[in-house]
Amino acid sequence: MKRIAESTVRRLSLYLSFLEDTERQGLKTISSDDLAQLGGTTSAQVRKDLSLFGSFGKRGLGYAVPELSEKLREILGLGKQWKVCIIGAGKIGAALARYRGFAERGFHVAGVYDSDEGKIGKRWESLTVRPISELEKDAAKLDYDIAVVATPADNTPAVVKQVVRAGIKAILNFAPVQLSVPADVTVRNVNMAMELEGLSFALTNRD
Amino acid sequence: MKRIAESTVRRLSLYLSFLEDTERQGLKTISSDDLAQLGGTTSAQVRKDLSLFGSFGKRGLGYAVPELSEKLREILGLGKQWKVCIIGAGKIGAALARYRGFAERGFHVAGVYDSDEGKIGKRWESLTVRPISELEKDAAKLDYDIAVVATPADNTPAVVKQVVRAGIKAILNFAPVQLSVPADVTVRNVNMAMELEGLSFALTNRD
DNA sequence: ATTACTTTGTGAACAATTTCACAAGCCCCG
DNA sequence: CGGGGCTTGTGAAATTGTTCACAAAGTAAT
Repeated sequence: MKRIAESTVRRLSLYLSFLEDTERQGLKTISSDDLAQLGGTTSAQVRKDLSLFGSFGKRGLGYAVPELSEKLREILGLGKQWKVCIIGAGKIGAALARYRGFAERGFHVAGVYDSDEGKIGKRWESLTVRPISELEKDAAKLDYDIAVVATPADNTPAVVKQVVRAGIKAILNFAPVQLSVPADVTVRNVNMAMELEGLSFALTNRD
Repeated sequence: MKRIAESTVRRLSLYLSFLEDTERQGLKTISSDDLAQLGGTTSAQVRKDLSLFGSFGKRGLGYAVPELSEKLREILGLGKQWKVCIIGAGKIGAALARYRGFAERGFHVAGVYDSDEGKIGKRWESLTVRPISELEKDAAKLDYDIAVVATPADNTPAVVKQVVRAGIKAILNFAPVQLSVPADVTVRNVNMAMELEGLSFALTNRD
C-alpha cells in the first residue's frame, strides 16, 4: 500500500474521536463537511484522507457513522489490545501509569520498569516496578507491543537499546532526546519543552 | 518576515538542545552535518532552516556553538521569562505543576486554576489552586502569557473561552478535543491517545 | 420517471517543504 | 601568498501534501 503521511494518520485519529462523539449523540450519518468543521480542516481533505483507504461514503448522503467508526478503528489497528510497558518510574511514568486513557483505547499497561534500585519493588495500582534488566526476559513472555519511555535524558539511550533488544517495535518517547533506533522501530515523541518553545516562538514573532 | 513552518520551529528547538549539550562538552564549533546527524535530518535541511533567519556559520568551519545557541534562543524568544498558568488541577495538571522542565527553560508557573469546588484552595508546592472564575481578574494583574489546559474533554470549550477572554494568546492543550480560538491565539496540542493510535497504525500497517 | 438538490470520490492544479548541487568563502599549511 | 580541503548559503529541481472543481451517484419530492 501507498505510504501514508503522519499528518493523515493524526487526522484519522481525530475523525474517529468525532465519530464516537457523534455516535453517542445518536446521529446516523455525517458529511465530510461536518467532519471537516469539527476537525478544523476542509471537506476535500477529509474525503482525500478517507479515499486513501477505500470509499466508505454514499454520494448525496455522507458517511454512516457506526460503519465509518468501525472502519477507522480497523485502519488504525484498534481492534486488538496492545500490550504496553512503561520504562521509567519517575513523575511522568507514575502519571502515565495512572492515566485511564490508555485502557479506554485498548492499550493495556502490563509492566513498569526502572533502573533505580530505590524504585524497584514499589507497587503501583496492580503493578510492581521491576528492574529494567528483566525487560528482555519479560518481553519474551508478555510480548509487549509498545514501550513508553519516560526516563531522564542521560540514560535514555541505554534504556532504548534494551527496549530494541527486547524486540519492541513501537516507542512513545517522553524523554527530551532524539532516539536512534533501527528502521523497523517506530517512534513518536512527546516533548513538552519543544511545544512550549513553539509557543514562545509564536508569541515572539507575531506579525 | 516570511511565514515559518511549524516543522521548522520544532527542528530549531531540537538544534538548540543539541547545541546546549555540545556546549556542555566544551566543543567550540559544529557543522550542519553534525547537527543533522544528531537530529535525524540532513545537513541541507539544517542550513536551510537556519538561513531563514540569517547566516550564522563560517564557510569551511561550521557554526560557533555558543553564538548559534544564543541566536536560536533569541529566535525562539527564550530570552524572557514567560508566565504560565495551569488550568485543571487533576492528575495531568498536578504532574505538570511539579514538572521541573518548565522553570529550567524559562517558563514560570504562576497560577493554577480549577472549576471544581473540591480542589479550590488546595496547596501545590508554592501555589494555591484558585477558582477559574478569577482567571480573568488575575490575568489582568499577572499578565499570563501561556495557559496550559489540562481539563476533562467536556468542559474544555468553556474553559478555553475564559482563557481567551483573559487575553492569553498561547495555549498548550492536553485535553483530547480540538480547540476553536480566534486567529491570534496559538494552540499546540499534546494528545496521548493520538500518539498511541499513530503507533498502533504503524504496527498494524507495517509493509 | 423526471427534476432539483446534495455529497462523494478523484484527477489536476497548486502550494509547501525537502533535497540537490554547486559557487563562494574561509582555514591551514607549506 | 597560493592551493587544497572543508563547509556554508542558496537558487533550482524534486517531492510531498493540500485544495480545487466537477462528473457521478445518490436522495427526496412531485
